[in-house]
Amino acid sequence: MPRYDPGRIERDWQQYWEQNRTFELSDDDFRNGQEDADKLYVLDMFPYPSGSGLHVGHPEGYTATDIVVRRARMQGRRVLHPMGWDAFGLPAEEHAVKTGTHPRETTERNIETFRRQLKMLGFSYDWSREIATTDPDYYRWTQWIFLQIYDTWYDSDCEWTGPDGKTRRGRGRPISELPIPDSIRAEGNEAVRRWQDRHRLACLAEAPVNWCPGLGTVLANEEVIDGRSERGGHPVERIPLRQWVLKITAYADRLESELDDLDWPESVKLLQRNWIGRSTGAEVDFFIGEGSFDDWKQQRAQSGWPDQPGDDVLRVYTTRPDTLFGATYMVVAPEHPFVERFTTEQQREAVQEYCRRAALKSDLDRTDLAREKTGVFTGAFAVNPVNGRQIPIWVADYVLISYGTGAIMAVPAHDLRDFEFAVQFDLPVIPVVQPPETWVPSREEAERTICRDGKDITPFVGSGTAIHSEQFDGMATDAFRSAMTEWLARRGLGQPAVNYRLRDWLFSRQRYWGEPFPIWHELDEEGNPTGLMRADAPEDLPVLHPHLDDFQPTGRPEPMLSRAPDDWLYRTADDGTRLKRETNTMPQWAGSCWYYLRFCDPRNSDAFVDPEKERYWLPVDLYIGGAEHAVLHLLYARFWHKVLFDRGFVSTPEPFRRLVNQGMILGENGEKMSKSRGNVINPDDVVRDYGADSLRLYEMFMGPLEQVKPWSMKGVEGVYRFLGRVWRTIVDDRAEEVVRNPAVCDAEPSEEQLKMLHRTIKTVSGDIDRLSFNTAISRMMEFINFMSGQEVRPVAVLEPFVLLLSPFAPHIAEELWKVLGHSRTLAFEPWPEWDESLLVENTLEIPVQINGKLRARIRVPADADSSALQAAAEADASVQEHLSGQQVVRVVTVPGRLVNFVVRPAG
RNA sequence: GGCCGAGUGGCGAAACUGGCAGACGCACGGGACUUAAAAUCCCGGGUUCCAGCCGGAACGUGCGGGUUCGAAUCCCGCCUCGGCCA
Repeated sequence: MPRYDPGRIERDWQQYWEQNRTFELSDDDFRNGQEDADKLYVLDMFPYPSGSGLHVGHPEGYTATDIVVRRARMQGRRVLHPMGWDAFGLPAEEHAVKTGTHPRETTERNIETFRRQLKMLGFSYDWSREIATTDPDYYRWTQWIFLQIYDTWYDSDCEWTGPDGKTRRGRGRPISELPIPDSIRAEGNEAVRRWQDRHRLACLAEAPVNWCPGLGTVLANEEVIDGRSERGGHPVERIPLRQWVLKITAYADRLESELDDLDWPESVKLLQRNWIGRSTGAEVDFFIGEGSFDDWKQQRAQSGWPDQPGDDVLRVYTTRPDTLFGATYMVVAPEHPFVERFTTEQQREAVQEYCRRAALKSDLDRTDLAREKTGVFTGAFAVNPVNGRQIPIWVADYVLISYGTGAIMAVPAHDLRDFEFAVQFDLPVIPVVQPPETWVPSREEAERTICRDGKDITPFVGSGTAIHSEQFDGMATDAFRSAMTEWLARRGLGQPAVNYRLRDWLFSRQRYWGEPFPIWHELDEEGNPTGLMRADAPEDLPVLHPHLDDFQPTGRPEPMLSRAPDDWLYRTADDGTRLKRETNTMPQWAGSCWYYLRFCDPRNSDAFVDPEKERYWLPVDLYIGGAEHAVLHLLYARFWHKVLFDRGFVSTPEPFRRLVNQGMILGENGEKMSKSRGNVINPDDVVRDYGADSLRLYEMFMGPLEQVKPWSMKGVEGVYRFLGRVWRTIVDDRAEEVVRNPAVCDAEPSEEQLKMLHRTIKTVSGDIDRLSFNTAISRMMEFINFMSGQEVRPVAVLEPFVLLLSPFAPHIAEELWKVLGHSRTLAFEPWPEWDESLLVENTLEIPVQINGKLRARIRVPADADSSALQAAAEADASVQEHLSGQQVVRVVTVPGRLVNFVVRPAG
């Protein structure tokens, strides 16, 4: 009867852990542990509980973290290892549209399935800390944090020293500390409020947004791929709309520079850096006013550079101020506010038509290098500030309103897009950078070469020497860049500027199943919004969802919540002002931006987290999840964390110290798992046939954690056989009861057995440290291959082995621990230590090479020095044979490693 | 097109710092146990060539070069695949 029976063992032990609350941390544990800093916070990226249940990809990262924390507990560390649900999101709402089931109901059912499946795998989460982003007790604090962001402005000049001891420039500060210019104050209270609202990190902005009729919502740029929604692939249109925006760009600099200290994969850091896309250059004003250019210039020289450009200039951002002399035309984005004003009468119709059509295209379409350039002349001209030359202003959609100032100076000779445009519309090309002599045109440069007036013209985008640039001729590009910026700044014509590819974060969605905003809009007597807002008081949170009967999208870009009953939508403030609730909801990212903080103190009803607990547990020591979150989730969470840091709510500048991405698991055919490919592996089936321990062990044995790897059922069978072998090594499988195998006894271990054990302890310990679980498992297999062949199997050798196995396959390990005579869980048994002295070998087998080719192996004392090694090698018969007739030119000996004779034919 | 990562037996992989390539597992072949099968246990496998056997030789980590006494590992160029960005 006692064959290895994972079904029975796993049920028993999961029950034991649950009943004994083995992995729960109480507040007492926290108080007692506070003195010793030996905490470990290991976090999995919490899942979105989809309707299809757990995927075999989920347990990969979860098993890895479970191994780390089970091992850490055995080393006496205080471990925080929680699990929860990222439960807001579209699918539950789409389900509601189809079936009328309330999203909360769907969500709760899905969570139940996920929870059951995770418990079935024996992960040692502290389930008493479980949270879901959809719990009112949770999103109460999501709303609260939003209010903190709303209450914050970014003072980019503030220099300060944080609790981490580092001095920074730039800090999020309470809006009440925002300086109000006298001119604004003079206009009265309402003007002051509008001024503040403009400076909040969370504010409303009119912006072209990605409206997706299919999903009935507006999407972030990141959620639009090739003009279609990332989810569902519905077409996306661009329309202007008033939306909540979080000013993540204020933190762009810190989000980039503070990546340096993180123990993250370089590839992820690089991805974030590219996403932030910091570039340096200059802002330059081109005169477009009515009066004289010289007068304007003179006036600028006195007044200096104005923060806000007036109506008489077109402000551009350029990364190449050194090419100003080569600017032959200007381009403004179709959405640029000046277009209407400076377009001449003759051009008006053409320009309007062009702008209308551009509005329908996505940014991607517009900036595609391969696409033919389009544009229309506005009829207007600007004056180049460096030489007073008049150059035409065009409208073209390859310039985006959202990048820089929405206008550029075009230097066709040194920019590929400008060059193409100039060719297309026959605009002049003036080279102002002489390429170095070694320059060979890149493919991109070469393929754009055209022939004009009998001469070949090739664009050049690199660095070189200035030409046709008057007094600057001969300067190297890099030096010229800063010289020109300085020249402009001195005259009030330009100033150094930093630009980011990162855009502010479009933070509102028009759906039902997301966090409602804790914001009210003031209404005037006619019931129209005045543009002024009021925040809910913290004690009024959470703002719960209104009851809705119908989840059908309206097909208009109007939030679902605007259909809420009036008593939810309207209220009269104490001062008599009529108020209407904000009806947008927050995007799914909101809840996942701070869940790692809530896990420290999940039931706190007075604060989002107790500061003492936050200080103890943060930062997360190890964070494991999929690479698909390398940019968005991790950037958003870091941003929120930094706002909370600036406002003194958290003590660390960064939330996640070490990050590891697990690799995707492919189907057995090597393709991505998907229902349509029919290659999905269901963890329930695997557990039914082989048990959770086999599933866990196989997922770790497949290959390196971070690597993409295909599934193999045969491989699962392999580790299942291994566990069966472990079982039979310790348990008598022919007895009626679960009892020790007769070979298991209390005898003194042999030297060989000890050596084998200690080598296993050492390598498995090291492998867990390096998250190299596949090799750890092969070491344990080697141990069992050896031990199962031993007629005498001392308990003193088997017990430490069972402990080594326990983080990987906890159920069978607990059962074997019991068979070996223990009554309590092994979860807190001390992790085995190895004795280095048992591992030193007296003699070693050393390879002997001749000209780098292996010719013999010799056995030598482990401490043999170079000369002893050489002597031993020369004494070897086969070495002698190979050396005969050869002249030894050199002998390389590395003690403990090898001997290499470098020879050449004698004579 | 740019950036990042990868390419090792029939397959998943190992080789941590440049030092015996292929540990461990799968699949496969042979044997033991069995009436038979499953399960289990033992043994064998990089390729090619020489050898009756013992054994030995050459080649071998995507391809081509280089550095080095010595390269899967470092450098240059190329090819293929995957990811991200455009």
